[in-house]
Amino acid sequence: MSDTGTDSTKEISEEAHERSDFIREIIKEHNASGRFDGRVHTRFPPEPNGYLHIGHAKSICLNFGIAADFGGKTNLRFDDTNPLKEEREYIEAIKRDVVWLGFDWEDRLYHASEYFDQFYDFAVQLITDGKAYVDDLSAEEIRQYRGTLKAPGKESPHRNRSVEDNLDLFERMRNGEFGDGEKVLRAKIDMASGNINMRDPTIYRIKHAPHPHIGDKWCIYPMYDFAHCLSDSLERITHSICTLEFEDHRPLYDWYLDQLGVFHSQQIEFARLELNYTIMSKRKLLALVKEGSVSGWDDPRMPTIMGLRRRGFTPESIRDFCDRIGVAKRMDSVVDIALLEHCLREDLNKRAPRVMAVLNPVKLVIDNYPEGQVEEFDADNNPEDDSAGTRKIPFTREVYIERDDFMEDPPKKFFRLAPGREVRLKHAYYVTCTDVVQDDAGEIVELHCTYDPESRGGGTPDGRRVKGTLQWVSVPHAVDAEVRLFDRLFNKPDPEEKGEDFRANLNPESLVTMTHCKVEPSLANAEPESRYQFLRHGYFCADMRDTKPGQPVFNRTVSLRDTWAKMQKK
RNA sequence: UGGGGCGUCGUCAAGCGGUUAAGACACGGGCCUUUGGAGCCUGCAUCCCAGGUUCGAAUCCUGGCGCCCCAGCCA
Repeated sequence: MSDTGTDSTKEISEEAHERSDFIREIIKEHNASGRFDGRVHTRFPPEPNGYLHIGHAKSICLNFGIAADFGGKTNLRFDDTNPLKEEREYIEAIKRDVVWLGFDWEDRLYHASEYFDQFYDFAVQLITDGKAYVDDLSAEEIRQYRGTLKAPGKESPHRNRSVEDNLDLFERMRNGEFGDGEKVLRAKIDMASGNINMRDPTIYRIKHAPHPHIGDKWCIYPMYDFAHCLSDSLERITHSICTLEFEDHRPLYDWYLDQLGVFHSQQIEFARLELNYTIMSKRKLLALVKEGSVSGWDDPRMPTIMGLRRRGFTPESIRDFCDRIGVAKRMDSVVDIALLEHCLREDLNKRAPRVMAVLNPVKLVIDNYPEGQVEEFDADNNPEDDSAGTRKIPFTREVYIERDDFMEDPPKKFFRLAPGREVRLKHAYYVTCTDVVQDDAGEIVELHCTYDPESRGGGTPDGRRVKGTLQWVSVPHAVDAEVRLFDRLFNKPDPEEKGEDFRANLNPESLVTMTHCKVEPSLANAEPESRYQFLRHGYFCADMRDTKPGQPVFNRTVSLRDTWAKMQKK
């Protein structure tokens, strides 16, 4: 087998992997036609009203990734036009998540709220041009006047106020002369449009509320459609990438920019990410938090960036996942979470140091091993990476092994320990089970075996093979640990299948806490967020909040693929 | 005839008139293995339907069918 083959193969495949999707195609066309003079400038525009989730990661990777591909730039812009829903706390959390994911907006951090003066002027311009008017109708009346999906709306009685009156009224709105909801500024477009967004959409509404970013300077706030296109324009964004629900808003996006005669960004819509076995709606995730179904936004079962991080995901694996799912316009597509898990395992396999941990211990006594003797074995830290080196692990007469690794009456394909059966203790010796000690209830309390001194290091001169290899931890050296086994949050691919309430499909076994697990001594002071592969179990991450020196707490990030478990299911 | 969008393997997704219809995940078979991990080999779609254009169509045209989004002073 050639050791040099892998590297060159990898280089070739990485070069061959040139992303192509309909958005990049559009950009190439723009570059060819010179529409933006070859410039590519994107933005990631979160509203600071909640935490980022894996769906946002797709958008972040797309926006930053496209800019990087075309030698362009990406802005981070907070779309903070609704002070009632937004909080400062979210701003910092979002920034932290974007950085953690590995992206850099450099000096281009913006807030839509910092453009409010300019937005106001643009609104005045619209009024002056006779393209916007102040309406006195109530929210309810406006809704009624809007018509329905199939029937056209009707014009507001205030639609044809004079420019002077509109200007005066709008200024008075700004000055706080009216209460919330008393008046709005509306665009004068077409109440009969088939596109409801064009039926005289609201531009400004009155909200006597301080803004988390700019304080109490304003009591009128612009709507998304007005603010977003103009923010893009002011920042000279070339490609304004958003999700499919905004496709219907594009005519309005274009209308504002055209009427105002300002720089015209191109809005492009793509399908947001949906994943099976989870939910992505901020509102529903919030419900899980509030109802105590999870411990918080950073619960390791949450699809939030902070949840994934705490679970032990690497930013690299998330970026890889976002690359692999592609970008398209099929709104009802659902990505298999198995792909996310695959990306994770692939990344962790290459970099996570291997350690031995016994989650559900049973004591194994090696009767012919000298009492009080301690041997140290060299263990490779990562068979996938020689540079990871080795470490010493202590071995003694008594070790813990996994309870599941012994069966008194094993089925045919069980390769592990059983009476009279010989297995290898990883890195150490071959042992043969000689006795089983049970308590009155029949519970196994201790196993006995003999070892073969010739098999030191895990192989024998006679070359005989054993079918099973078990991980173990020396009893006197074992460190107690708490281990949290996480599984999918929901037990159905679609938690809302046939209109069911997602709460009904929560997986009751999504968290199983194991205490008194035994881990090797090197893990006693595991650094928060450090990741490991627990041999034969899976990938684990020291909990960033709860792990303490000498009292480690580990989260299972993802289990190893388990073909044995798969065979058992058959 | 409200408006908009989408229909290619179980899933995501390439394909842009001539390809054996990419690739990945999942799944199946085998090899290998001091992790039943990893790795390696291998199997796995004729493109929503029906007509039409063409020497030739997943790709073009026509007509159906299906699914999704939109009636916040939310984003």
